[in-house]
Amino acid sequence: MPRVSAEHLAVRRDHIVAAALRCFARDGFHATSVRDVVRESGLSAGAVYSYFRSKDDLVAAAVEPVVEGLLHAVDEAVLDRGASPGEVVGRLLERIYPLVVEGDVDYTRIAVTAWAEGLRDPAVRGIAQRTYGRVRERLSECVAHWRDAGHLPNDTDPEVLGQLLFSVVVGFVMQHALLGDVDPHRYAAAATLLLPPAHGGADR
Amino acid sequence: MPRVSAEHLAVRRDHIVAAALRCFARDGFHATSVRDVVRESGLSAGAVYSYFRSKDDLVAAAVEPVVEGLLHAVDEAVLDRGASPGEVVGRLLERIYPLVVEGDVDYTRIAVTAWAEGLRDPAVRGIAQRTYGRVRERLSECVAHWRDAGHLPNDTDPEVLGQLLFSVVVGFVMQHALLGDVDPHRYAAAATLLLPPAHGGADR
Amino acid sequence: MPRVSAEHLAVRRDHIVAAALRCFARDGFHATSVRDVVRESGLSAGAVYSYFRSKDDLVAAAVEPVVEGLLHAVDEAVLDRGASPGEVVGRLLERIYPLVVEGDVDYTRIAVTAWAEGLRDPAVRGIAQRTYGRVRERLSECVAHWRDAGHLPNDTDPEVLGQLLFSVVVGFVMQHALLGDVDPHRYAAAATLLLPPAHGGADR
Amino acid sequence: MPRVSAEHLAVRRDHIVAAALRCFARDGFHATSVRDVVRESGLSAGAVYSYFRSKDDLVAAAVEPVVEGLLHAVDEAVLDRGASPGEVVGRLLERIYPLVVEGDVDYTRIAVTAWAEGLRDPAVRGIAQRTYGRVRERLSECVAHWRDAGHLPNDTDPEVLGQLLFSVVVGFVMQHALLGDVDPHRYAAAATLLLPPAHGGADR
DNA sequence: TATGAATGAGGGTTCATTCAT
DNA sequence: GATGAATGAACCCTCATTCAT
Repeated sequence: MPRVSAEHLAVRRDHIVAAALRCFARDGFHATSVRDVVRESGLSAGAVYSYFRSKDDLVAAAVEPVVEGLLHAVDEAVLDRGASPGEVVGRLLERIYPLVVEGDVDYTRIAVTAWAEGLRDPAVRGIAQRTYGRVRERLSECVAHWRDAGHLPNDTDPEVLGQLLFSVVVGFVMQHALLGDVDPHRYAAAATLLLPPAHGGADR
Repeated sequence: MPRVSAEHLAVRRDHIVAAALRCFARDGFHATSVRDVVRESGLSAGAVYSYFRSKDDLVAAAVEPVVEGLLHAVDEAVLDRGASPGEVVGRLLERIYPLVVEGDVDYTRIAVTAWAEGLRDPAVRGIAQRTYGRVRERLSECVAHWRDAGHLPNDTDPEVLGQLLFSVVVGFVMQHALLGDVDPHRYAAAATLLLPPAHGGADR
Repeated sequence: MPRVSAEHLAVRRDHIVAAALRCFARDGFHATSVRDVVRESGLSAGAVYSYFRSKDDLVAAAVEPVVEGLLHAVDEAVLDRGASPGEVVGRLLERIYPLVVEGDVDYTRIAVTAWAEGLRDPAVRGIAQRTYGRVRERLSECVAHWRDAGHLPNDTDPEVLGQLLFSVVVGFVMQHALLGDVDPHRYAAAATLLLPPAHGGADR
Repeated sequence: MPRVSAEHLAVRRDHIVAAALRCFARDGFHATSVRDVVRESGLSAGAVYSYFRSKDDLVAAAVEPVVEGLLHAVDEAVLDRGASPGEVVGRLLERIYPLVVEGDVDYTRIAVTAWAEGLRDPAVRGIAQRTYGRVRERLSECVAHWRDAGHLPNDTDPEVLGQLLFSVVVGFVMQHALLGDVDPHRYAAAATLLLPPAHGGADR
């Protein structure tokens, strides 16, 4: 089937990534064998290896869209500069939730496996550090604006609060994946109430 | 009548678990082979298998004390009923941090691997659900008290806020293990400020 | 009526063989994959397989010109019927050396790989047996002439001496390929001294 | 079957090496899979890998006794200092032949595969260079003695003649392995006649 | 009893070869 | 006709686990 279009190649690649994501979400990276992905994709081992140099490559390729999705979501959530940090986090959660559970793949499970993988695999850890670092930066900036708008004390530390707000997202992902009993909308609504406007505050 | 005392057996078992924890914190569950644990423990494969039926058993045994430690810490942190939920979480963080990084094992790494393992191993997931469920209950109770003390609106949902407060702990663990740049004391201090007492007192 | 001329086909074929020889000399037959040859030739897998039914075929095709070169060289070296067998071998060595190391391919390396391949591949073994058998025959004939000229005892066994003289060539090839420290000209000069004319001998 | 004696371990190791030698002599190193050796040994893959770290290790272990045997043989053949170099080579051939074809393994086939392997594998090449280098040294020394005894011209170059005499051995091995038609005793007898004593004695 | 040699299924990966395009 | 994507058997090696000693 040679001399196929570049589009066909991209489609095939995505097909394999999708199959891998199903496997990874089901069993995690380590407990998923390349054979499993091969079976799930309906292709052959050789075909998979012609698109990805190694299992690690496949893992990285599977992780990438997930983190990209998160980055994109946070960029959008942060656009409304007047919103409180809690509102931003709430919006972020609402925004990622459909992405996260859409279709047959629960991306929160992918994320949790990726965290564990990041403990050992420097490449995965690098992706995580870069991406999550950027998400926290956005949230910190948000906190800084909120402080500058007079809703937070002047000595507020945006960096730590960014970490704390990021934890709200991380905790949602972990609880959704592992405990499975978090209602996304109630959770997001609660997050929205964090760091509310100062009562007599500046935002009026 | 056993040749060796029950105490001796328990010591041996703990010795193996300790060796396993060192390996697991270093490499994660999957990348740690039973052989690694055998080597680390200085015992023989047969010895390890006489204390644990399988690797999964060993994993579960290693996970248990970690989550038990958390449970214990939350029980203590929650004792002061007058404290705000944020203060409870802050105290919880301060309390678990020494446990968490004490000695040669970083328990936040164990926790992250355990989460991933819980995605597929029902035993590990069971432990996680039970323990983390109880931690969240304590936090929810704390929220309920705080609400009943007039610091939160009457329609406050303690369950969701418990999940959110739990996220603050989860997020700390994950960021410490994977990103490695969270200052535990600043983070705990920031957490303390969550859900502050209502200014004039009750929710009027 | 073919689309491309037979000559064009032959050129293509030689092009592939040349590429294969470069790979084989570098890595040996087994460690060279068909893919390597495809890459080296700049053609496609299909193209290579349209000229050679299998990798074994390609190996045989690559071996053939090498041994043919040897056969040709011995035919020339043997022309001077008055020369001693040692002189013939010396001339043979001088003659094959430029062929052997000329260009980018060290044919002694090909030869050594081919010997090993001949242990299991009947086609290669056949080529080796036929060609080397003929080389030995020539050398044996040479010995017989030398004996008949009175330089060797009448009970001299030309066959065994042919094997022995052939060994001088084989040993040169092996030492050049594997040990890499034989000076071809000194070696050839030494070979020339083998089986010298009888002192008061018949050839005067 | 643990806690076995060191002797048992050595026996097992030798058993595996013997099985490997049978496979290697039959098919060469590359065409022999570890599976083949496992099958031939009657053990399991894991067992083989508990004695040898890798296939390369097994190859090295199989090559070692062969080259050791050659070294030992040359040391013995060289003992009689009054013998001509040809006699030494003849004796060397007679001495290695039984070793070489004894039992079910034709070691000349192992040697030829090892040569080919040495082209790529530096470890094997190292063994070859060291061993064959020493064999050639012995033969060169022999030539030097012979020259000093007056049987060769004073300007004789022992090094090159050592290479040439070594070729007689190499050529025998190659012809025996690949062409299979060399009579060892006739060949050795012919080798004995090389570099005969000067007729009237010394070179006066 | 405690040992650690042995097992063999399964791990990730590469290969010669084919055939739809 | 030439291409190169696809195949799937086989590659080397590691693993959790067992059981003869």
